[in-house]
Amino acid sequence: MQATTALLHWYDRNFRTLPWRTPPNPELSGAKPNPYHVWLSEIMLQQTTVATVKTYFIKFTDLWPRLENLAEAEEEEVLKAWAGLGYYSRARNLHRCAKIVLRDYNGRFPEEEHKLQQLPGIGPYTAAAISSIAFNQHAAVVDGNVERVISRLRAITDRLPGAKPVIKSHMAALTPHERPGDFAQAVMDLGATVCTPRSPACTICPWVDLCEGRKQGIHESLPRKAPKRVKPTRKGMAFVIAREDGAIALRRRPDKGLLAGMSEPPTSQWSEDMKQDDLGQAPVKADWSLAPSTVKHTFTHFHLELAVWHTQVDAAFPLPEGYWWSVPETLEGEALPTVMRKVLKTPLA
DNA sequence: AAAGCGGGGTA
DNA sequence: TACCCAGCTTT
Repeated sequence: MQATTALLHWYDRNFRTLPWRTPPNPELSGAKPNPYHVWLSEIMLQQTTVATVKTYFIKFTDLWPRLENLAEAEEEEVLKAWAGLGYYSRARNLHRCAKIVLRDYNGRFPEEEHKLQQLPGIGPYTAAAISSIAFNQHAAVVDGNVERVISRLRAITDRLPGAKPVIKSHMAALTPHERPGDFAQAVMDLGATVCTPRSPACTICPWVDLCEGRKQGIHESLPRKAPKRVKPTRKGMAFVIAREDGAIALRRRPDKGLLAGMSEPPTSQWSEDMKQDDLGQAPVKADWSLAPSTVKHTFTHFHLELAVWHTQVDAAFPLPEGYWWSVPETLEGEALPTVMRKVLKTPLA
């Protein structure tokens, strides 16, 4: 197929080196992809940009060079290393997946898409990506970039997510049996660097003459998506208990729900009609002061505003069950999500 | 089928 | 500052 060949040539010329990638065309270079690296990077790249993932990927492979090492780590250590990347269920599923692959598959990932998709944290996209990139299997890889590129190339005007099966069948028809992994990465790279959501660089696109969306002048409006809902704003209070030596009192969040299993300074309930000066919500009796600024943070489905209250206590102060002191030297390495790091960075006066 | 789940990049 | 982007699991 002409479109396929043209894009593979574009990929060979525009290949971007990344820590988890092997050079294009495995049959020519002889370099074999590392399935552990491919899997780890693909999990990290879910909803997350390449630039952000790079440092975390290096940190993880440095801490746990092989899947076996990751499988034998404590979940707490994995959550600490993941802190700041977001969507923390990914870290828990990553760890569960490593244990299952070690136990059930002798530490080697299965090559087939349908077997990969049975593993925790691996859905339709990631199963196809690992199967094609790590094992050279013919799988149709569809992520957000592919949805955009293919819907423009074929002028698919049906709304997402309904149009997904049609996009997948077009991608399957375009995917070659020779270099399926390189082709999948080529379409995703094209979407990331040329066929961008806004102001696509059509003049340098290897598919410009084939692009049905551009011929019809509708490419920039594709893909069409379901309208998004407005995010409500929830309010709450965060409580920073500081000891004389600078240690901060932390606790662990519940194992289910938002920021599951992560650490935090204690907070009140978060709700739209929350009063931010009701110290009855404080975890301990103390002499509380209000910080001059509030912390603002946006999650997937709501905005959050936290009033920050703080108090200074002496070394003998008794903490509630389950709390612990984190001294300044250990604070950085705690499993603190970004919103809680914002709380701890808030000027107190 | 719809809702829940974070963080970073860009205009 | 406001808006945009993106895959898996649970309900």
